Amino acid sequence: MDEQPRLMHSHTGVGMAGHPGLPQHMQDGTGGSDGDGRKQDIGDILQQIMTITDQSLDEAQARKHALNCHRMKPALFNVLCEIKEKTVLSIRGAQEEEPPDPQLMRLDNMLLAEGVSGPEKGGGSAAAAAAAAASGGAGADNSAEHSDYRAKLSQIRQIYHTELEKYEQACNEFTTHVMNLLREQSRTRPISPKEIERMVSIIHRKFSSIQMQLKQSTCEAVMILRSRFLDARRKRRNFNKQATEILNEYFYSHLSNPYPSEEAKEELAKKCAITVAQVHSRVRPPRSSEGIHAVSNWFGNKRIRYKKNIGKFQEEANMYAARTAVNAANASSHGSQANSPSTPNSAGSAGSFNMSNSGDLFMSVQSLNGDSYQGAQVGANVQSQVDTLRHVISQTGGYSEGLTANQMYSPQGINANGGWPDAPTPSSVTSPTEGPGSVHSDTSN
DNA sequence: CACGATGATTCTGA
DNA sequence: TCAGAATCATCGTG
Repeated sequence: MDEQPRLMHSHTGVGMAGHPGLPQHMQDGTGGSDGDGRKQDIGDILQQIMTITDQSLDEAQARKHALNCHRMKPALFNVLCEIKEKTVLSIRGAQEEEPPDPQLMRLDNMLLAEGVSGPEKGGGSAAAAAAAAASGGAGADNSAEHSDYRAKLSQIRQIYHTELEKYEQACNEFTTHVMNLLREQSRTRPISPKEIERMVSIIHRKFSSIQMQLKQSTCEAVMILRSRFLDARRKRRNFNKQATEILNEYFYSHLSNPYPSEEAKEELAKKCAITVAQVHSRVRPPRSSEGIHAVSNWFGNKRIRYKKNIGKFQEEANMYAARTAVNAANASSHGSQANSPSTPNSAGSAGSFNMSNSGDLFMSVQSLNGDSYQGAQVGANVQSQVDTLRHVISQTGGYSEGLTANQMYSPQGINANGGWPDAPTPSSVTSPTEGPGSVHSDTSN
């Protein structure tokens, strides 16, 4: 401010009162005692004010210049600066505190997490993908929902960014404008750079509070969108037919121990395209792979319902057992790995114990699946095996009786009263002999 | 709309 | 922590 050695007002008659056109008696406060005269004075003053207002810009500039060039200006300006600095310091000391607004931080975090404010593509699609993935069920039917969600999210995102940009632009413009004004004014009144700085920060604060409103409403919009989406997600969705078949085939081909290992579940989930699934589940390991939970749910339900009403599932059991056998037979007749992708059979690779609900014949068919079947001479009588198999299965009355009749294939110790082993250790059932991912390897016999 | 099927959730016991 | 059991809530069908 020292570089502004000019003064706005050169003498004690500061401001309006110092206007040269003002009547002198108003300046010295001895304006007489009669009311009429005073009214007249006021009228004069108003007139003067109007005159000033009407003055042309050039005239004002000239007047300003004259004042600036007054010989007393530098001294008085310095005094003014000193006084002001003291005042400003005290004010600034009181206002300097600027703790980061927790609410703003929360909003920022949320917008970032939802992919609204993050990097252009990644965040949004990631969040959308996660949400879509969480919508559960098998793939295609929720893709529309998914894209809808994505579209709306990106719409919100776009609006948000547009508005944000507008705000920032307006903020910058306004800041520039104010700074110019202040610089201009600093010729006639003491304005320190710090004061300008402070003013700028005040402006930014004001604008950021506006921004916060924008962020808040954006958050609300996202929340509404999300909750709608999640509501949809929470709705139960039946697995598609193929997924059910895959699960059923696994179930019936592992009837003695329908407890798929984690790996098997993962494999099944993958095959069934249950990439996601339900947020909550009966089994909730710390790992992700939500599809596993859905598979666990399915097997849990299936075991119970099967057990409760074996008769009802008899036909289904027969069908799947037969299908498994046919698949196995086909595989054997082709002597290669070509086989139904929907035969998550099991015990095969090890040729071990899991093929349960049938008798020896089933086992023999089973052996076709095994690694050792290659040399087996079975291709020719596949059909008869299947027929016999059907018969045997139908006689077993489901896994419980089948199990008792089939203990030689069930080293896990299936009990005879219709239950699976008392304390089956699911992973130990399939894993030791099959190893991770065995479902597939078996299937592809 | 009723009803069975079915996926998910909750509770309980081992 | 997992499985069984009961239950809830939704879906699909007639």
